[in-house]
Amino acid sequence: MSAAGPRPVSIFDVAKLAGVSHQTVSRVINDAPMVADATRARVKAAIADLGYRPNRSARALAGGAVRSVTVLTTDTSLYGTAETLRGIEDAARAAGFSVLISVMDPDQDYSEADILGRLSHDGAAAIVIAHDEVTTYAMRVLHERQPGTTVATGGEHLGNGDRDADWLISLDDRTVAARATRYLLDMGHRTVHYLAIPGKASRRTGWAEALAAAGITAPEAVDSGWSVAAAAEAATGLVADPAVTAILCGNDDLAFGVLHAAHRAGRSVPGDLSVVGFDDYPLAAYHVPPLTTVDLDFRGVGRGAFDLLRYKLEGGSDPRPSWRSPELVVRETSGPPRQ
Amino acid sequence: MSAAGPRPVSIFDVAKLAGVSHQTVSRVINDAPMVADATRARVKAAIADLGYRPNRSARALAGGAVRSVTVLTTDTSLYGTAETLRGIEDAARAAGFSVLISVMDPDQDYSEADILGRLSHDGAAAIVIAHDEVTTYAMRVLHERQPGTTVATGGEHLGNGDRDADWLISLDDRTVAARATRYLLDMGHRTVHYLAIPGKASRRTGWAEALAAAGITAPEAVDSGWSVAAAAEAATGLVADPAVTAILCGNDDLAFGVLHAAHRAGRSVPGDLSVVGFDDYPLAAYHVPPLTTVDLDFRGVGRGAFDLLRYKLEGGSDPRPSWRSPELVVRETSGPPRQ
DNA sequence: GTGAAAGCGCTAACAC
DNA sequence: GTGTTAGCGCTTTCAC
Repeated sequence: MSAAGPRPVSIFDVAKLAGVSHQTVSRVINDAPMVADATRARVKAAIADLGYRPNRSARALAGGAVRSVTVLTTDTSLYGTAETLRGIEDAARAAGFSVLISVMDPDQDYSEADILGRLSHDGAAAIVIAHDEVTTYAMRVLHERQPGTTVATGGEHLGNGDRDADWLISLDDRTVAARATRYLLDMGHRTVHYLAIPGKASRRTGWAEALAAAGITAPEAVDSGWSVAAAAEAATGLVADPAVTAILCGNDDLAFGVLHAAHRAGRSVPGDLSVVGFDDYPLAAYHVPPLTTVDLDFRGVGRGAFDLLRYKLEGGSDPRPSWRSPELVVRETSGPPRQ
Repeated sequence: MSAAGPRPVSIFDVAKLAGVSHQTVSRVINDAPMVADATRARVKAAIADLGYRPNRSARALAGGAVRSVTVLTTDTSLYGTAETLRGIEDAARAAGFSVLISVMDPDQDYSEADILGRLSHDGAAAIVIAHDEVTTYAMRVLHERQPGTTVATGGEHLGNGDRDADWLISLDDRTVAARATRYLLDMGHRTVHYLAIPGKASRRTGWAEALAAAGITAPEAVDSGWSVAAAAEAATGLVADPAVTAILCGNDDLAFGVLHAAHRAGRSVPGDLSVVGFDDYPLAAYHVPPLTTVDLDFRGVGRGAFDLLRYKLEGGSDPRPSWRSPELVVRETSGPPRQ
C-alpha cells in the first residue's frame, strides 16, 4: 500500500552530474545572475536528464521566497466564492504562487488557534473570502495576528473606514442595492420588499436606505437561507400577497427561488411581480425570463486581493483596483407595476 | 511593505519553557506514547502559552507524514468540479489533510515537467479532477510516474477495464445516458438528439448505444461549448426544426441554454420539445419548468477519491464506494411528443 | 521515559 | 563565477 520508491533526486545529484557544487545548481534554478552561460547550460541539462524537481518544503524552510497563499473560506461551491477563488488562482498562477485552500465549517466554533493552525506556518500568507460569521471571525483573527500577510475579500468593513483599504477588498454592494431599490421605486412600485441572504448586511442596508430616502417605511425584510430551496420556501408568504409588487433578493439563487414560488402561486413576472437578483450568475441572462440582477465582479476582486497581498509581501508598485464596479443589469423580470 | 516580525516560536522555545528536550515536545505534538502524563501536561501548557504552531514544511522535510493532497483541475467554477472539490475537501479536512489546488489552463500545452512541477515535491499525493484534454493528460502523466500517490476522478477510463479501479473513480454516465435516451424513446419520440459537451465522450456513447439498440440511426450530435450562452447558440438550429422533439444535453447548463433557445423560437416545453439535462444542478428542481435531468453525485465521488488516496498512502481498510449511482430524475421538461 | 545526534533539501552568507 | 559552511524546524534513530 505504501509508496516509498527510490529517494527523489536532489540538488546534490544534479550538482554531481553537472560537475558543479550544489550551490550553483541552486543559483540556476532560482535564475540568479553570476553563473556562466556554459555552466548554466550544463546544469540545466543535468536537471532535465535526472528529472529533478525542487522540493518546496525545503525551499520554504531554508527561507526562500514562500510563493504560496492559503485561502480560507467556508463554501467553495457558492457562486461568489467559487468566482473569487478563481480570480485568486488566476492571479496566483500568473505570479508563480501555489494556492492552498482551507475550508471551514460554517456551523462550527473555532478558536484562534484553530484558525492560525490552518496556515502552513506562522505568518504564512493568507486570503480570507469572508461571507459569514465564521469567515469574518477568521478574517479578524488573521488580520490582528499577522496584518502584514493577510488580505480579505467580501467581508463587511470593520468600521475603520479607509484604514481597512490596505487589506480588505470589497465591492460596494450597499450603493448598488440602493440603486436597484430606487430603480423599482422609480417605475412606480409603492415599496420594495427584501429577501435577505445571511451575512450580507450591506445589501440590506442599501435597500433600507433607499426606501428611507424616498420617505417610505421599510417593510420587514424576510430572511432566507442560501439555497434556492430555502428561498422558495421563505418567499411563499411574500408571493402570496397581492400587495407585494417588487422583491429585491440577496442573490440570484434567492431570486430563482422567488421566481419558482411566484410561478407556483400563479403570479406572473414581471406583470404581477418584479424580481431583482444579485450577483449576475451566468445563467441569469438565459433564464426564462432573463433575470434583472446586479453584476458583481467577484473574479476581479479575487485577482485584486491577490495583487494586494503580493504587494504587501514583496512591495513593488501599488496595485490599482482592477475590478468592475457593481452595476444593475435590467432584464426581463422587472417592470412597472400593473395599474 | 515587508512583513518580517519576530522569529516565530519553535519547538525549542517550547522545550525551554517546559524544561524538557525539543524531542519530548515533538513527541507531545505527535501524540506519541512514552511521555509521562505530567510532562505532557507541562509541554501542552507551554505550547498554549507561547502560541506555538508546528511548521509544516519542516515537518514534511524531516520525513513526517505528509498530510496534504494537491488537486489538479482546470475550472473550479464548473458545477461538477466545484462539487467534486468540495467532496475532496470535506474528506481531507476530516482526515486532517490540507488541500492544495493547482489550476491548469485548458488552452495551454503542458509538458510532463510542467505537471510534475505542480506538486509540492516529488511523489506528493495528487488527485486529478479530469474532464478535458489537459486534465486527462495530467491524470495520465501522474498515474504513470507515481501510481502509488495518484488518484483521479471524472476521467474516462484508460481502457484497462477493471485494472483502473484502484486509482480512477468515475460515475457510470454512459449507462445513465442510455437510460435517459430510452426513457424519451419509450414515451414515443421517434429519435433523440444530443447536444454534446466537450470531453464527456461516455455520455455521447451511451446516447448512441441506446439509439442503436432501438434500431434507430443516430442523428448527428451537435457540439456545444461549456457555457449556457454557447449552448443557446449551438442549439438554435435544433430548436428551429419541428422534427426535433427531444434533446438530451451534456449537462444542465446546456439544457438551460436549449430551454432559452426554445423559448425564443416559440417552441413550448415539454409540449413541442422535451429537454433532458445532466448533473442535476441545485437550480434544476426550481427552474420554471423544473428540469428533467440526471443526478450525479460529484461530492460523493470527491470523497471517494480522497478515501481511495488515503488508503493507497496509509493502508487501512479497503474503502468502499460511498457515492450514489447516477439516476434519471424526471421532472417537467420532458413528456410524450405531441401527436 | 527522556535526551542527544544526525539529517531531510534547500538558500543565505561568506569565502575564494 | 563558483565553492564552502551553516543553518531553517522538524522527525528519525539510537543512546541512556
